[in-house]
Amino acid sequence: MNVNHKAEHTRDRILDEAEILFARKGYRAVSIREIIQAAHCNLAAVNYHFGQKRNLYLEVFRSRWIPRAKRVQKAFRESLDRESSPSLDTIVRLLTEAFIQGPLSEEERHLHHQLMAREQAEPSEALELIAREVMQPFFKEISALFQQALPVDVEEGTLRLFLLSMFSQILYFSFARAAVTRITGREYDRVFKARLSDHIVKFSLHGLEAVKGEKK
Amino acid sequence: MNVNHKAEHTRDRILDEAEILFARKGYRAVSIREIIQAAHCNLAAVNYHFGQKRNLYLEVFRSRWIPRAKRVQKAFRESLDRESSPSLDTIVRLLTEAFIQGPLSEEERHLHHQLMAREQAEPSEALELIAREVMQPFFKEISALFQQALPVDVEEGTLRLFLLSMFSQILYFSFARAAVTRITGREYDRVFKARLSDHIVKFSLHGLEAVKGEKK
DNA sequence: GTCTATAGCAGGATAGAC
DNA sequence: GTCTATCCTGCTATAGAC
Repeated sequence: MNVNHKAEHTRDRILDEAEILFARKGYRAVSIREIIQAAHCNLAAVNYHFGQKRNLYLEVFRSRWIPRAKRVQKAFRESLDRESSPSLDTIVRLLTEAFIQGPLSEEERHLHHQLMAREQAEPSEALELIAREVMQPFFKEISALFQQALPVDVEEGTLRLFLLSMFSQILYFSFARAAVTRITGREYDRVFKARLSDHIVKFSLHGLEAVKGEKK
Repeated sequence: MNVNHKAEHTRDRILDEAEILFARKGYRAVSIREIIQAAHCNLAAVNYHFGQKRNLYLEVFRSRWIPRAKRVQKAFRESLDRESSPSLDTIVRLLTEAFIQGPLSEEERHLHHQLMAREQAEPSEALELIAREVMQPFFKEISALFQQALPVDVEEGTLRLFLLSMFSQILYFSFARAAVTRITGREYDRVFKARLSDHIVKFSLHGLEAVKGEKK
């Protein structure tokens, strides 16, 4: 994946390659041997740096996944700051764009969402970690943002469900590419991805109308 | 899981327990030894009946997953037939209800969606199978149904994306329970599940407005 | 900090008795 | 059709040289 392996430390190469493999195949399906082969280092190096396989997995989340998630959040905040007085529509659009275009490269984003989907489907200590450090604070923040921008007072639970529906689409169209391609007959090229982004924004914006209709 | 193990044949018990375990932990994470322990039979029985582990996995989809999916579809069709001239709203509602209430028991549905989510996240021959036998025909069918009921001519691709957005929510709220609970603070009790169903229908119905706005 | 070598165990699969 | 016993591969983890 990374061209200049020699420049990095072994520890970093292991983390990079481990993340790619864990995302693609899941924790159990990836052997340490597979990782060290990709990272061009020795079997013992993993145990030297991380003690055991499980810690390597958690460290991937601590030192790779969480910082990346924070970059996405930051990009969203910055794009929002550029608007003078953002409408609800703008908030939804910028939020979607941060997550499906945003600051990440195509591969990074796919990897990121794959890991996320895996942890949500089969929660482990890693979900514990990212829920506490990333998801809960961010949901709190954007939930407040929506409350502020909404013309009516909406019950917090209703708003949360709306946000989850938004994210479920973002996540789904990212992790279930193969199935989406089968159903739509479309490859994930530039044109289709733009269309997807557009679709999610539109669908969510209309969904927001349902929320507005539910006053507290 | 099943109370009356003795009544079934070993082959069936293996399939039942294998499905539960594959859904919960994924193919690789489940050992044959684990399955036979749950099925109260011998190690060699698996290889006798299915040749190898991989075939057992595929057979779970062939003889358990696909028939179950068809039961859900059938339930949807029957509930639709009970309506004299179903509106779009009714179609969306019945579709959602078939998938998140429908004919399956709570455990069965969870299991079903977990397996589905796993295959969509990490496609194998099993996705090949269920795409061909279940997903594609069903999408074709309901797509035609929507086209018929829509007041305007909508482009097929737009409609497919709408349907995928609907299903992404159904799937997400089913497989990502732990994360949803963390974000909403709600357990999946009777009240919350009714609310979820209601939410998905409302959200999707509003999303449908976005589709209507996009004439061909 | 990185390596080789190896312990120790769990996994899939098979042979052959009943 | 179901069992016990066993093979063999591939895994995690560690010991100890450099």
